[in-house]
Amino acid sequence: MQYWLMKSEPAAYAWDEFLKDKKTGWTGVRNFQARNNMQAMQKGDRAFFYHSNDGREIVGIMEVVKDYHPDPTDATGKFGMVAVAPLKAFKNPVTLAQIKAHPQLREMALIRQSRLSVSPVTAEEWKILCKMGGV
DNA sequence: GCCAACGTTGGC
DNA sequence: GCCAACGTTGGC
Repeated sequence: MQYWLMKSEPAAYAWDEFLKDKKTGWTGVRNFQARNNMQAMQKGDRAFFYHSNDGREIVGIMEVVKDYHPDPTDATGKFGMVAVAPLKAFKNPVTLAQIKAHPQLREMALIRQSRLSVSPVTAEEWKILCKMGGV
């Protein structure tokens, strides 16, 4: 199993909305690196849901429920999407500041490439973050 | 194939 | 609201 982190601006799509939907298609990615990461995802992989811009914190865990497939909102046909479902909310959301302050998390792709909206997370990082999140 | 101009993301 | 980082576009 592999681990990931996916960003969403809460103004565009927030965790609460996601909980209500029970499942969502991760549309709108228009960056090749982010796309490649989604292509590498497999059903059953886990991903953090991160609120970018407004919030700047990891708020919960989701599961990949459908492998990479075409994104109907992309007219060029170059980009695809995965489908994800909420798994568990963090008891204590983990803020970007906390992540930056943690010596073992400082090297995360999230930190090194702040603009990348879909990034890999190592098993070790995953474990630490779950603990910090209280799950 | 290089690089300047431009647009977007996202932290502060 | 500003700006740094960085991806993309298009002229040459």
